[in-house]
Amino acid sequence: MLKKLDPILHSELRLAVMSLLISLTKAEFTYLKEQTNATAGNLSVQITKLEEVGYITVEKGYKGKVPQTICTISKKGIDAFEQYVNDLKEYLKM
Amino acid sequence: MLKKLDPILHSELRLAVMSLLISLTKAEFTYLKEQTNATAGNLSVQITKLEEVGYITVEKGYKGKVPQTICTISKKGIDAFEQYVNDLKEYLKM
DNA sequence: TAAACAAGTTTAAAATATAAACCAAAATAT
DNA sequence: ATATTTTGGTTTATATTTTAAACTTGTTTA
Repeated sequence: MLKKLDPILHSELRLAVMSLLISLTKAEFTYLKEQTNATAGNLSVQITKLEEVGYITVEKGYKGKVPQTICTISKKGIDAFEQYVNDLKEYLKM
Repeated sequence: MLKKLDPILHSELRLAVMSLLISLTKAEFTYLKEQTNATAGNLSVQITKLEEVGYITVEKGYKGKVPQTICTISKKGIDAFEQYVNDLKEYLKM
């Protein structure tokens, strides 16, 4: 029987962010925005959701004088991503 | 760069239906309902969407005296499913 | 010092998913 | 015979989610 997919990860933009962070561990907001082609508003909302469930941590600081937001994937986030991949494999017949 | 995922397939219930139909080619409404644990209302709506975009065809008839709805996957549906799987692989790092 | 720009956040609108309520016909119980 | 329940769905109203437009705060440039 097909498992229920994690609704936090089953969202195109949040999955894209997590996919990037799986490889990089951490990335700036602006980099994620470039790579995903998302609007800043949409990205901001989705990053907040990922943070709320503990899949990433978010540090706000400064790079010189300009604000900088850095996102880092957590153990919980890595585990959730892997679980999601496994669950999806059954849907995709892999 | 990550490709945009087909929004028709990037829906848990529609993906589950398509996953079943990829293996079986055709299936009854009641069977799909059992296998997905969906409510009839939700399943009805999602089947209609899959039909509207031409990923499945829907035949309504009778099995003896009781109504029977049979869903059949189309070539377009098979192609779309395969494309979706390929696009997702990049998100999932496969 | 005014205008444009960068890095985000907040909010309101649009789209989507979901289930509750409904319908028609058949089977079952009274 | 006639209520009552069950089966196989559809329609519609609500809840949730996504998305982008509008806004904020501070910075650089003209």
